[in-house]
Amino acid sequence: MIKISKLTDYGTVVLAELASHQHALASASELSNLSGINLPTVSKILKILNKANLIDSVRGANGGYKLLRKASEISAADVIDAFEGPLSITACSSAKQNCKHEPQCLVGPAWQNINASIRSLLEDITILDLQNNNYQHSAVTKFAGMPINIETKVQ
Amino acid sequence: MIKISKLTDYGTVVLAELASHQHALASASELSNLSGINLPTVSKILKILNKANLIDSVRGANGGYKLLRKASEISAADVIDAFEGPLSITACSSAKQNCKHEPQCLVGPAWQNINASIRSLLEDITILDLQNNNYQHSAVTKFAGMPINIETKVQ
DNA sequence: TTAATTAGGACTAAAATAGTCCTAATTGGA
DNA sequence: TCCAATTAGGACTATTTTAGTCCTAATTAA
Repeated sequence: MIKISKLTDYGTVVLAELASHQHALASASELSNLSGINLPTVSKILKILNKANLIDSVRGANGGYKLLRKASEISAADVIDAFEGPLSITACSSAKQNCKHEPQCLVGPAWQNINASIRSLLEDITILDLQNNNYQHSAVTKFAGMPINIETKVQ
Repeated sequence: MIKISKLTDYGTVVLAELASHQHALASASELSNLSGINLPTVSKILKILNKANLIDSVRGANGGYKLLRKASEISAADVIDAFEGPLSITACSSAKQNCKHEPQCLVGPAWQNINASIRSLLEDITILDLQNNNYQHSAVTKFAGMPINIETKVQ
């Protein structure tokens, strides 16, 4: 599977919860209750989101977290960057890296274009879209708009 | 990082090598030499590709492997399926699965559409494209066709 | 001053991945 | 017929990544 990590997934959930809180602060424990994710884990997630400048924090009693941008201005790519570092589909897509197979590798450079495509797709999806489940990318029209479950395609 | 595994990456490399062999059989050790990947690993990769019906094998002396389909008819999605099972960007995108957070999850269903988009993108890319490095998806036009290195965008 | 809260990071446990190796089956050729 | 070359299958180990928890310090409202 090409997959995002559980933490990234939780991250979008927490952001969505924060979005529905509007401008009010929400504490880690509130968010834990709302999302059903254990407190220590929510706490870790919030720290990561904060470090990535997606949310703002206030310490002390009555402290908590709130979004720094509107839900419509936070993309799936932003969240993935926060949790997983630079979005890249294959290890050897980085120019910096010295893969020992590089001189004889037939396919390396092409992955970069694929990365760019996937990234641009993920940049078009916002937390608001995820929340409303109204994301509909042009590529999906191939499936006539039918919400397909990938898992069923492969046995 | 959203990433494919090393093995999947190697898989495309090996397929590309096989493609340039045309109809002749290539043994695991030949492919190891050509690709620079260690023999036991190439061997493992070939078994996986064979099981997934992407290549054909002949046992015994002078045995080896060859493509079952043309390089232009094997997609990146096929290869990913072979190595990583059903392509799915997030753990909870499967209908079968019972995520304990499901009842309160705000974002789950939307990932399915994203999965479908990424999949359709990867279905359009073939081993031939990877080999020629001539893949150019519509989404990439956003970057004016400039081959960008994702890694440089995030520090 | 105290209670509630976030910050930072260390740590452990669990899971996934990569890589190697062994034995069996198959087949062409000497 | 036997040997060498080859794939098949799977077990195994080591490594890396990821998830999850916990502790201590800093901050702030009441």
